[in-house]
Amino acid sequence: MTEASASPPSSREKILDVAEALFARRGYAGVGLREVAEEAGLGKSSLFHHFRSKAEIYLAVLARVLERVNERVAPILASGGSHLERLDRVLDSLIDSLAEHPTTARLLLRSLFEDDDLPDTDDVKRAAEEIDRSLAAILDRMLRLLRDGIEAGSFRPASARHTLQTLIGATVYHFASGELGEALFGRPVFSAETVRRRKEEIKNLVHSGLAAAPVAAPAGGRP
Amino acid sequence: MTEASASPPSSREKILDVAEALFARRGYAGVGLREVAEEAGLGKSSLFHHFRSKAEIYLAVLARVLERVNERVAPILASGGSHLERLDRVLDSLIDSLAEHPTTARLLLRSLFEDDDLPDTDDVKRAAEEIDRSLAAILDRMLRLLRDGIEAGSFRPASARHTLQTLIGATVYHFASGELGEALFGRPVFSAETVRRRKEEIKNLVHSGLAAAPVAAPAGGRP
DNA sequence: GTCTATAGCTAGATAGAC
DNA sequence: GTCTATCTAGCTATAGAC
Repeated sequence: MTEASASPPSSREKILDVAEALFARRGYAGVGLREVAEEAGLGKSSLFHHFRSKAEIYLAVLARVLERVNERVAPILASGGSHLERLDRVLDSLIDSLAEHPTTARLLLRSLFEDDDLPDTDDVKRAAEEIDRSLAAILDRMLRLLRDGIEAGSFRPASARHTLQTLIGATVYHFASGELGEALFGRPVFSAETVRRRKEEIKNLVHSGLAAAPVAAPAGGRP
Repeated sequence: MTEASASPPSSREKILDVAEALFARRGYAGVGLREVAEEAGLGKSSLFHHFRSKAEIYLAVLARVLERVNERVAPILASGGSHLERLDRVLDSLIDSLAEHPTTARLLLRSLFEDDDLPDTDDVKRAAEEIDRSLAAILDRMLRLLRDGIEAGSFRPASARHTLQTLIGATVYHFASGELGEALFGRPVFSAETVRRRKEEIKNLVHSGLAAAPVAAPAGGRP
């Protein structure tokens, strides 16, 4: 769980890598262990030496993904600066984290949908709750930033919860949009240029909204 | 396809209703036709009298969902009023349409992910392209509204594409967030109160952003 | 238009040799 | 720790009686 190893990937890690890619592409039910084993260069039965069940593999993948995101975002949430500065940096780091591993956004979104697929054993329920807690911790810290900012008057009075939902949608959905996003931008949403622009656009929207500055202002003219 | 019938549901409609609920909950690969047949009150083989394959059922469900959304949103996109007014009304109608059928948001999001699951026959590819066109038509009209508004100076200079992605995320993701959304708001995201508030919050964010109005700033200072 | 029966396959998981 | 062999159960889809 805690090793930041640089050693050659263990079978366990190899399995998780392969499973992560497949689960992101086709979801829990859409992936067969035969395929996982093949791409990992193992026999199907060998998977069961490292994990007790398919569900355990899936949950291990999810836990790893969440930890990756948390590693990036948590230090920023705990850092200093004004509320708006911190929010900007959180958005940047979240976007970086979603852009770096193209599987992340899809897995996170899918995890919201796919609870029903998992078997109802105690092991699985415990692991799933662990993941829920991990996700809730991240979201709680983001909520607190929003609430604090609103209370301090740095942010407009707004529902912190709704704002959080909007920010999740603006980041996670965007990087999960795959072919649709690619069709829209004419290049993958993970391309450096699109990622850079995404950060800019989200921050602009968060800062100023979409409506043009109220006219009387002489400074805010059109390009 | 075109009948707005009030007659008792045909077997075909019954199948689509049941399949829509199941596909939304567990995705294409996660649903078996046995379960669809059972809940529709039919034998499994009877499904194949109405549809040629599982994929055809799935695509018929998707097409129906898209048509439902389009029915609501298209007239508004074609209506008059300022760009900002039209955008507000489009968001309202999109949210109404997502709130009315709790399956819609999940099916739409899933449809972005689940291309890979479908078999590669010509029939399926044609039906899938038809759905892509239908979705692209809606998005194109929204893109045009954004572009026109930007060009006319009604909206702040921004990337129409990125803004569209943000709006999709803010609406579709929100109503697909299920248990997470419910945990966040303390009630289902489909509850009347949450829906009403969602419209308000999104429109506020779109109008003004999140940052507090620059205090006593002598008009026009760049945020 | 619905049914029973079944074909042909793949799934997740286990047993036990090496 | 990996393998082959196998189990049971599920799947999509078809054939053909009623």
